[in-house]
Amino acid sequence: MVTLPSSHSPTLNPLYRQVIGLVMRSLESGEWKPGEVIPSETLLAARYGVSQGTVRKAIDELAAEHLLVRRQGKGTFVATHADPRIFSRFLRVAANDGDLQPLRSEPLGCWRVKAGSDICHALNVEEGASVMLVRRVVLSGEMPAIFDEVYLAADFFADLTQETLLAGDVSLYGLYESQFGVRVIRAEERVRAILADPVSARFLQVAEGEPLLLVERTTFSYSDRPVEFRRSIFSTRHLHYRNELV
Amino acid sequence: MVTLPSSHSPTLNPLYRQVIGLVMRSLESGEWKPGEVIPSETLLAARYGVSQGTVRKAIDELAAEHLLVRRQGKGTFVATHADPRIFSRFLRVAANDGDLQPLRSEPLGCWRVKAGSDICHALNVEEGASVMLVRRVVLSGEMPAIFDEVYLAADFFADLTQETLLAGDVSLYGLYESQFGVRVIRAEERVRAILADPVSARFLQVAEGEPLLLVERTTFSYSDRPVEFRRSIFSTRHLHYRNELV
DNA sequence: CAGTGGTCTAGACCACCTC
DNA sequence: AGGTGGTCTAGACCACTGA
Repeated sequence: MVTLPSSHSPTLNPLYRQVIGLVMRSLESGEWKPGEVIPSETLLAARYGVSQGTVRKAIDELAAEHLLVRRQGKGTFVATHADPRIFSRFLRVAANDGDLQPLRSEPLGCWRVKAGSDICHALNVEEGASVMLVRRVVLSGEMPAIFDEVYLAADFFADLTQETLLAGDVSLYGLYESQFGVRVIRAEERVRAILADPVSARFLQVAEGEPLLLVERTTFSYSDRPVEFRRSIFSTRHLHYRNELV
Repeated sequence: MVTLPSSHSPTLNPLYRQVIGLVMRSLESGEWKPGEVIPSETLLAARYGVSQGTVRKAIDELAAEHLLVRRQGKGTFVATHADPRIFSRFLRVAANDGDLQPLRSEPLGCWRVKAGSDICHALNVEEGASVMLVRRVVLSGEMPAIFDEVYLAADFFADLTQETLLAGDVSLYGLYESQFGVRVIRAEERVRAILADPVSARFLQVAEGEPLLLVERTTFSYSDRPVEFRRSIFSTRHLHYRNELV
């Protein structure tokens, strides 16, 4: 470890915080990839020159943030969006009557476009930069349920094509991981009420002027790097946006 | 402790889980009230017959759920809605331009009413039971921002009056604690888009037919006991509903 | 069976707060 | 000075997994 354990040195940062930093570095660098096991607590303790209990506390925090997943008897794993539990944590849509029909993604297109200033700002790229735009409809059963416009920083996702999207799942984040090596860890959402314009009305098969929910989401990877800006629009006739406060 | 520590007995529940249960019981019974200090870790360890480290782990979990708050050098406290940090955790409204004007609550009335079946179901009272209904407008600066209808189980809140509400804060939860001994710990929200009807249009000073956000919230106390059902309606012209996903 | 995470303990020292 | 929570360690044993 960088800092001496206890006797001297006024412990600028707790040891376990430093361990968290080192583990994060290995996650960011791709030394341990999504879905893989990381070394055991004993090994990490030896590697970092701290006690096993200190490593445990560090991993506890990272597991609480859902960056790692512990599995007793097997080891500690890097969280992955291939895991359906993580998918459902990022899906805030629920059916009004309780049972959500299975969702299926239907990509409508994928283009390289010049982004507006709001999107450039959200993605932290310079004004007027070109970005990838993906449009899709999410079907619930056979009915169109959600109309999505997804913007991605072009330097990371330049070779994204509609074919790639067709192969992918409802969640795009598994795709980002497997095809582009980008791991989504966090998102911010802003929800508003709007009236259906001609475009969204057509894709959602609702009347113009119908009230719709607009969910704007900015998605982040490690080090708060923005990955995606997304506008999702849906009618709340059959669905709603759910949230838990604690 | 009920279960023997380790050598025999196949440890049905971990000790620290049992400690969590015991601490929760003291919270529910009101032995330790919101804002008060609870006994030190050392004292609790002696009281429960476990090591200080085990008490620490139990308190760690309860602090993570925001039921307790630790303050180094001072002690561990029962969380309270008098604390503004907790208030902001339960307020998901933010200004579109970033700075939210100070909020002020203006109660419109307080009645005892027969609740519809949806509200009875949410509050877990029998069909047709009478409940308290509070109507209020929340002002942001000088403008009406949010129109609220709050339903409360009448057996707990029977002697609620408009005068009591006038004395209270923007957050009703501090009032529930201090006046009715009910501590809110959790809420579920369902968000939908609607069109302004005559009533909400008048209170929010918007045109009829304007798209509005409807936030339905069910609030719970200890043991998942429902406390409150609330409908909040606001225009997203200047405000939005914010959320963080992790 | 060996290896992993999960629990529990005991003891040391640090950092902060109050008197 | 004496109390509180915060960090760190070392060691023991339990519970689960897979070869």
